Amino acid sequence: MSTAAAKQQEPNDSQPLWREAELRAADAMGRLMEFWGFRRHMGRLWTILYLSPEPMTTAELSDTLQLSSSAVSLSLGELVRWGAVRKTWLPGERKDFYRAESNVWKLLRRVYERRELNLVREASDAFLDAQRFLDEARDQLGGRDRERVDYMRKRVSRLRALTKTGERLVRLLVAGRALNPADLQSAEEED
Amino acid sequence: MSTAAAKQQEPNDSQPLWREAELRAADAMGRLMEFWGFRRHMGRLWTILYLSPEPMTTAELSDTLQLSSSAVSLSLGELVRWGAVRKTWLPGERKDFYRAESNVWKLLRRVYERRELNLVREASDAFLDAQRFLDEARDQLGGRDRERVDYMRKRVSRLRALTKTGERLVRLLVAGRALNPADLQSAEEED
DNA sequence: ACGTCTGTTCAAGAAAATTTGAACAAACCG
DNA sequence: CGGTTTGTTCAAATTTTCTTGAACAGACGT
Repeated sequence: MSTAAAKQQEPNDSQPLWREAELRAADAMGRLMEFWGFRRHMGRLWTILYLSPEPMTTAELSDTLQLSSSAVSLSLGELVRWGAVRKTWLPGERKDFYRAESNVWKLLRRVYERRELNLVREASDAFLDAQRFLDEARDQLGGRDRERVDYMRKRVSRLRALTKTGERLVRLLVAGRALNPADLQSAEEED
Repeated sequence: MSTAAAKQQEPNDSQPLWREAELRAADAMGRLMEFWGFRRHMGRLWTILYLSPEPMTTAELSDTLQLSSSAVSLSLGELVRWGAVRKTWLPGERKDFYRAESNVWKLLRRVYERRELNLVREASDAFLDAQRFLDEARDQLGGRDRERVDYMRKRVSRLRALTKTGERLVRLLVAGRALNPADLQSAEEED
C-alpha cells in the first residue's frame, strides 16, 4: 500500500520508511558529484533512480527530492546526455520513465573520455602555445634575458610533459588498462 | 635591464617579452586547477612562480597577474598551506619571497591524501548510515515493502563498495603504487 | 480539432562565490 | 618611540551560478 501510494504524488506526511535512507545516500552521491564538477542534483537524481527497482517518472523524482520540475528536467537531461540515465517507456503510460545506468565503471570511463581528456588536451595545447611565444622571444634577446627565457622553456616543456602524461593516464583508464605511477613520475626530476 | 626593471613594479607599458608566454601557461594551469576544485588564482600564481628562476615577492606577483594584493595574499596563503609554494627570505630584504614547489607528483599525492581521501571516506560513511536506516526499516516491514528495502540494501552496499574501492585506489596513488583497474571493476556486476 | 497532460526553455530572482579597498596588525628602521 | 613598509583580515560590492515559475511546445486521447 505504501508502495503504491508512493507512485502517486503523495502528501508530504506519509513518506515511506526508507525515504531517509534514500535521501542520505542521494546526498552523499550529490556531494561527490558536485566535487567532481557536476551539478549536485545530478548525483542525487541518479542515486534515487539507482535505488529504485522500478523506473521512475519526473514527478516522482521531484516529489522525492523536493525539486521543481524544471530543475529535474535540466539535471535529468544532462544525466541522459552523459549516459548515466536512460529513458524508458512503459506500455499504456504517457509519461517518460527513467532508470539509472548501473554500471558505474562504464560511466566513469565515459566521463573521463569526454571531459577530462579534453581538459588535459587543451592545457597541453596552451603550454605548446606558450613555448612558441618563448621561442620567439628567445630570438630577440641575449645575455641574462636569454638565459631566463631558456629556463622558462625548460619549465614549460616540463609542464607540457606533465599534461601529456596525464593524457596517457586517462587513456589507459578509459581503455581499462593498468596504471603504473612509476611511469608517471619519470617525467619529473628535481630542478 | 628589462630583467632588473621587472623587479620593481614597472609601468604597464614595458612588459618583458616573455610575459605573454608566462600568462598563457599560467592561465592554462589556472583552468586545470579551477576544474580540479581550487581557486583559479592558485594555479596562476603557482605557475608564475614555477616559471621564475628567482623567488618572487607578492608585489611582483600582483603586478604580473594584475591582482589586488589581498587576492594574492589569499591564494598564496592557501598554496603555502597545501605545500605548493614555499616562503623564503633573502638576506637584507624585508619582504617575503616565494618559490614554487616543483615536484608536481609530490603535490598531487598530498592533495589526494588530504582532500580526496577525506571526501571518499565521508561518502562511504554516509552510505553506511543509509544502510543502518534501511536495516531499521526492514524490521518494520513485510511483503513487497520488505523486498523493496532488500533491493535498496543491495544497491547501497554496492555504492559503499564503490567508495571503498575508490579509497583503496587513492591510497595506492598516494603510496605511489601501481593501480590495476581490473581490481576496481570487480566491485561491479550488472544488476 | 480541441483540451489535457508532459516536458523543456527562458528570463527574472535568489543564493553563493569571488574580488577588492580599506582597516588593522606586525616587523623593521632610524 | 614614531614612521614606514609589508602582510592579513574583513565586510561591502560585484560577478557568477543556481533556482524557479511561467510561457511555450509536443503528443495524445476524445
